[in-house]
Amino acid sequence: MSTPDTSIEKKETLNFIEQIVKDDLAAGKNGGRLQTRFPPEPNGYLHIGHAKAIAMDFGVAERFGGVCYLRMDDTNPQKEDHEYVEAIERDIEWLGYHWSKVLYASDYFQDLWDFAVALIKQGRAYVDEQTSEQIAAQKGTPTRPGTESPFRNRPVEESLRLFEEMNSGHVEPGRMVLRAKIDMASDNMHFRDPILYRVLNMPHIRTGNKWNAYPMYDFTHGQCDYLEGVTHSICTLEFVPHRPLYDLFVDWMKETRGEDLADHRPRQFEFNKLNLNYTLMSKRNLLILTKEGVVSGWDDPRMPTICGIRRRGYSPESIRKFIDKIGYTTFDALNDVKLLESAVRADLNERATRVSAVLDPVRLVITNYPEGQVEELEVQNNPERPEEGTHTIEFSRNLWIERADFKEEADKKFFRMTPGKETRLKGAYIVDCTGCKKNEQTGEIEEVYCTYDPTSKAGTEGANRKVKGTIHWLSVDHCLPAEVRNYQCLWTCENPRDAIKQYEEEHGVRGIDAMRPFLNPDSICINRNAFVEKFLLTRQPLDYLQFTRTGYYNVDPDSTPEHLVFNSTVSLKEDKGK
RNA sequence: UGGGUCAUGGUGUAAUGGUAACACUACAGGUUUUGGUUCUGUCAUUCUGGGUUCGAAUCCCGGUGACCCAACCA
Repeated sequence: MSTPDTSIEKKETLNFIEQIVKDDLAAGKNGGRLQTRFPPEPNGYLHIGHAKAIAMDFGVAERFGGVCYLRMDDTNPQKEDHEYVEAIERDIEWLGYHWSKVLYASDYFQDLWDFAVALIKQGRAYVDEQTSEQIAAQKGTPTRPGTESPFRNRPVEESLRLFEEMNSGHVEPGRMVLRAKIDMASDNMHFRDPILYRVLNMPHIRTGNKWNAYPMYDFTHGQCDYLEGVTHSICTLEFVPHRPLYDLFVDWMKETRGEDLADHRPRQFEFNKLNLNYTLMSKRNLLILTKEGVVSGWDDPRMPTICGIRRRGYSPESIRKFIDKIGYTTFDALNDVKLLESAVRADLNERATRVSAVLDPVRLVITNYPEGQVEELEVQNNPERPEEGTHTIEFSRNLWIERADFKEEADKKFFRMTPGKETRLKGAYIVDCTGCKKNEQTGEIEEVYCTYDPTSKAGTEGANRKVKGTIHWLSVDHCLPAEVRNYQCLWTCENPRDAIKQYEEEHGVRGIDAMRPFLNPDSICINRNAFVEKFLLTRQPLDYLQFTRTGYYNVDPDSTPEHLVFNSTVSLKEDKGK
């Protein structure tokens, strides 16, 4: 199959981070080097919000001739797993980005340990033996300064000895932590003697049983950036208050290691993270949805995860296009999913193979078409791209059409099939509707009748007359049954995150119980009465399709020739008359 | 009532002291063998009050509103 040219068109304006990078490069900062990193924690699946960060981290490096490493931020073995490492790599590749190296924060555990020991010796860190409750109580509040720990000024040797013990495996988690000695009265809460190391006594996915005490995020990230040679450490806005601490630890590390090259220093920049209306993004909440069975898994097509979106039928190009459109700023935006849908429609319009599928069938009999006659008609795979060729579809006397495409009595806004009016059967003939048969009890329409104009075959001269309505169809004896899963938003409210939080506060419940009131009961609708054309047997899992006049669909990975399964990606845009 | 960040149409982004632009949505219409696509048109005195300036979305001051920070998470 040929691939449409969907390469991202070059943007004319730079976002504020690209501008900084460009200026830094022009000024010869960092010795003219550009290095970024994408640092996910392997504790869950990537979602579309990560795609925005990926597009920034890899994108800026690509654009300005730098490098971008993938660095797993694996400092908390309680939550991390190989499963996630593999999924993260798979998803980044699917999005079309390439890392020059995969690194792990745990690669630097020894450096961080040595650095921590040095800080203790310098009197800049101490082991605190208070409980977490005591430490929290002493932290103060944003409006009230904290108080100093009674262990703050303990002898260096004592801290050194206890720090070693923390890593021995014989100290109970929670018994003691290593803290930096900074300022318990700082306006920045992160400066109130932050915790550097905690005891977990737990094997790590990479380092096994080597370590029992593990470094915290703030004591890891900047130093890893520094040791790796990252020049621009780009992250989201919630890390703005961490930046002074990031800089402080980098300074301390430079000083301790005696490396005072002014150029050799990473700097942190922050952009707004992706918020989408009718979408819940946080990993914690997505985990609840999978655990509670609200969705079938991380790759449920309703999930905002990369794997969910992929299974739903989105193309990587459409996601990149969307991210390109929403841009990067420092404004806390709530983006409209309609922009994402428009991006996927634009992309799929270019690449999706057009096929016929009847989702709610009613029988149409062409009374003047000979019984037993079958014609093989040629239909275009994609009218937007004639070079994609054609495929054949059988036509006969008995067809399936959509129930909604026939009305016994129609107003003038309805221009599909109705008695006494001509309708075009797409790619076949023009027909004249003659009537229908109804169930005597229920009044339900059981069959629709029409006659065809044999001179109006598609592609011939006789087809060239104006017919207002065109409908799709399938030959009853030549189509296949299929399961079609139709999806809608998982949430009924624009901002589920806030709605859930508010519900938690008002009703004193948490987790799934606070989510249930906002879940859309119609988010999945499984249709087992659908029919599709035989041509679909040739399609592969995840292939992009358009069910003509209905929407974009793709082949679910569970689909087999014996049991065809399709997922709705997004509907076609609809004009109101319908 | 502390600190940090932010504010441009319904949504998001641009305009780097000089005519407020673009995309999406919505609405109206043309084309069309998909009520799709495509094409045309319509929709803002830039949160507010003052100041600086020949000139302010942009710079300064005061309001107002929103978000982030008090995890041994990242």
